Order: sequence, then C-alpha cells, then structure tokens
Amino acid sequence: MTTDPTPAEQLRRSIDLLWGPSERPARGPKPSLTLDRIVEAAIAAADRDGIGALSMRRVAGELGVGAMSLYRYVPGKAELLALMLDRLILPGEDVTQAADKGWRELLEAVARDSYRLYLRHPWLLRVNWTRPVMGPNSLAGVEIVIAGLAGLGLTDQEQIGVVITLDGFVTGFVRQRILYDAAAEETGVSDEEFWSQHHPVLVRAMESGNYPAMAALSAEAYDASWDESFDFGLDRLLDGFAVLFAARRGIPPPGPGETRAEDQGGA
Amino acid sequence: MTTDPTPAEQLRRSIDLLWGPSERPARGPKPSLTLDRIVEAAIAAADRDGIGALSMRRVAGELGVGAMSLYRYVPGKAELLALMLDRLILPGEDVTQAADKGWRELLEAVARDSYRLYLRHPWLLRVNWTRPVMGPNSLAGVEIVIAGLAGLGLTDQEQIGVVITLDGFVTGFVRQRILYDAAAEETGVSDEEFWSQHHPVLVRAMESGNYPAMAALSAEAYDASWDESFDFGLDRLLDGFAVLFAARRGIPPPGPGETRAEDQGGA
DNA sequence: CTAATTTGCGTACGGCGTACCCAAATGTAG
DNA sequence: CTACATTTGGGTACGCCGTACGCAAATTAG
Repeated sequence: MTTDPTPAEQLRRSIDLLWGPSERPARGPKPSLTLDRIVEAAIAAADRDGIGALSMRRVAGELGVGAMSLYRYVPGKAELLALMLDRLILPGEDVTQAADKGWRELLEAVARDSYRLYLRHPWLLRVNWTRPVMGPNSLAGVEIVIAGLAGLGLTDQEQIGVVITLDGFVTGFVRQRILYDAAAEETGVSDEEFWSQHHPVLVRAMESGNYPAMAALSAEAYDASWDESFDFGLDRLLDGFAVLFAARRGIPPPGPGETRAEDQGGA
Repeated sequence: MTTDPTPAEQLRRSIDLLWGPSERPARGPKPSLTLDRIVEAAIAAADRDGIGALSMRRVAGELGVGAMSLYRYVPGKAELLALMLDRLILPGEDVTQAADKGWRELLEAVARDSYRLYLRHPWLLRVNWTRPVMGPNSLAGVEIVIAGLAGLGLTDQEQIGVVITLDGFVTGFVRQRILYDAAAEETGVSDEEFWSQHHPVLVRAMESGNYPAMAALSAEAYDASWDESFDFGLDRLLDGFAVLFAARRGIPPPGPGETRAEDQGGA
C-alpha cells in the first residue's frame, strides 16, 4: 500500500466512480476496456484465488492488457476494491420479497442475505477496511430496513441503531466463521489438522485447572454448526429488538422467538 | 504476504510460541533479544504508525538490529501478529471484578472491555484475519464468561453460543466504528471532509425518490455518538439473552434493560 | 491535411517478506 | 587451554507489489 496522492482527492474520485456515469471524451481513441469489465474480472479473480493473490498485474493479465492500462479507468487499487464491494452488496431477492412481511421476517432476511453474501465472497470483509465509500447499493439495503421499521414507534435514532446493530452482529459473526472456515482453504490447513495441532496444548490447559468452567463443559458443547450458531445469535438479537418494540407500543414482551424451548415460559 | 512454507508447520510453530516456554539451547551465543521485546516493539510501532506501516524491517529498526535477526525468534510475520494479538487480548480488571455480579453485569463488562481494547489498538481487528491460534489469554476470557453463565439452566451449546454471539456483536460493531473513525486519521481525510465530499451525491440520491424512507428521516437520526450506539445495541442483545434465560427458568421476561425510554439512539 | 487529445503500456523506483549463507560468539569435550 | 559443535546476527538477493512517468499509436476536430 503506497497510498500518498491526496487522500481527499482519492475519495472524491471514488465517489465519482460509484455515482457518476462519466461521459466519454470525444477526442482520443476509444477505450478498449470498461470499468465494469475490470471490476468483474477482479471479483472473479478474488473469488478464485483469494484476495491475497489479487494484484493489479493479475487483474490486467486476466483481461489481456498491460498492468498500467487499468490506471486509465481506476485511480488505484483502493478504489477498485471499493467498486468490487458496491457491485456485490446489493440486496438479494429474499430481502425485497420479505420487505412487507413484518419487521422480524424482514430483519431475518436481511441478516441471512448478508451472511450468505459474505460467505460467498469471504474476501469482502477484508476489502472493506478502508473508509467506506457509500455507494448506491449499500444505501438500497439500508432503505429497505428503515422502510420496514416504520410504524413501530421507534425514534429515528433508534431505527438507525437497529441497522447498525444488525449489521454489526452479522459482520462480526461471519468474520469469526471465515476465520476458522475459509482461512482453512487459503492456508491449506484442514480443520482436522488445526484441531489435532491444538489438541495437546488444549488438553494440558484443561487439566491445568486454570479453566475449570470450560473443562466442565461436555464434548458436545462445541458441536453446533456455524449455521446453527448464527441462528441462535440472530434469534437472541431479534428477541432483544422485540422487547424494545413492544415497550414502545406498551405491549408486554413475548417469549423467545423461533426458539423451540421445551420449557417455554412466556408473559 | 508471501506465506508458503508448509502452513501446517507454520501453525505448529505459532502454537509452540504461544504456549511453550521454549528452553534455551546450551551451545551458541546468548540471544541479544527476547520474544517479548520484539512483540512489545511491534505493538508500540503498530499503535504509533498503524498496521499498514508495520514491517519486519521497521520492527527490527526499532530494536536496533538487522531485519533478518527477527527470524531467529519468530518464524514469520504472521506468527508475530498472532503473538501481538494474544499479548493484548487478556481480560481487563473490570471483567474480573464483574465476574460474580450476575450475568448481565458480567457480559456488559466483557463487551465494554473488548470494545475499549479494540479502540485502543484499532489494528487488532485487521491482524486477526489469519486462522486464529488460540492462546492462553483468549481462553481466559472465554473461561470467565462460561463460569458466569453457570446455573442459568443453559445447555453447554447455548453457553458457547452466547460467547460467540457477544463477541460477534462487539467485533462487528467496533469494525464499523473503526471504519469511519480511525481510518480518518490514517488517510488524513477528516470527518468533515468525508461528509462534505459525500454531501452532493447524497442530496441528489435523497431527492431522486429512490430512498423515500431514508429521506423521511430527520437530520438528528444520525446524531448519536458511537458510544451511544454501542450501548443501544448491547442493551438489545442482552435483552434478548434475558428472554432466553428467563424462559429456561420459567420466569416471565422483563421489559427492556438499561433502556432509559426516549433518549436511546443509533449513529 | 495538421493539431489536439486520449489510450495502451513499457520501464523504473522504492518497499515488502524472507531464503540463503557466512562470520562471530558461545558452549562443551578432550 | 585448545578444538569443535552449535547458535546468533545480519548482509545480500530474489521475486513480488503499487504505481509515477513518459512516449508511441489511435482518434477526432478544425
């Protein structure tokens, strides 16, 4: 990362690329590439070989052009990454279909859609580490949620708070999963290798008496799949939202949401 | 990142570094450095100049040695990053003090402690992108939470689920904050610049009619500080946990937790 | 036609992680 | 004490990276 040339100007260019159509100048030769083709090729390369192997030279190579040709279309690598992000981040069909089904179904659809997106392109979370340039697609996602929260008696700040909280949970959770899951493929260390490597020290740690509560857990404690854990966390969070929404309407809060608790104790 | 040399072996070395005391060999000259000093210097450099400027050459320079000397103590940069992480991730005093105050206080303390840690060292989240090598300190944090959840009638899987969910929320939220907050300093683009650059396109977007719900929000909708937003999200999540815990005991769930009626919000 | 302008891109620079190798330092064995 | 085994410090070098610079070829305006 050798990023010097006036970061403010860099930001301005990113915004223009995201929102502006940018008319062709009339004087020179026709461009042989398009911004879309470059972004597409970069996404394909990142999906195939991981973000670590994504370089300007490689993207250029995929397109059969010289490395520096890309700089006629994109100011730098950071801007290309921002474009890749906004290209993929548009809300899926499940979300638009759930838009009028009540807040719980909607938020659940949004969370799952986002979860799936990040799993499909695990490098997305690593890309999104520079200051985000808000593009049209990311705004569209927020719009759907805010629209779905109307009429629940929330303040405007609370509505934004729900958006931030939900997104925080999803990205944080998926980050943990990718940490274990997808990193396995990148590094070539399988899950079995990972745990068998850790096994001796973990056994010694548990037997040391320094972690009594963890040592007391049954072996099945860690058996839940990632998807099950995601559902668990999402249900808890939506339950928490429900408590607030109910309080805003003066209605007593219900019991836990999708949870099939055998000893259900409700209000 | 040129990481090739047998990733499984790399993992094994990381584990040994984290857990093993590694006795000195008796034959050669005494080492002039220690692993601790290297990790410390690396953390200081990352705090000062950001993770982007952290290179092996720089860390070596801080310590007044040649770049390649570091490789006598650490197999590679990835392992150094893992060590930096585990060094910092130990639970703070607030957490150990809250350990016997009931689950809500404890989880709140854990979340806030972790939140503060990540804000103090914003590069931590970017470091933690390779497969995590579980160290003694990260286990200690889990231990405290699991111990605090005992006696609530949760299954073992649910206890782990709470840990994962809480950590997911905290890391996801703090990631969003760092995105806006700390990236500002790194890039040198101030918050005012950022928003003023975006302003024209956002105004145009709102006037386009494509985002009616967002356009209807008042200007104050985005006024909440990050800390207020964090409190909002954390309260919702803990409320959600409370619903489950109450159901597990057959006790009717309470209203919203710390929430002070009308002055709650999101950023 | 000529002039203006834009595109593709070869070359080059400074920085990175780290493989390789060797001299210096330190211990042990005799 | 000497000879040797072993380990440390680190210089050099390689192959990557992002990208600044500048120029020939292509295209259009006048």
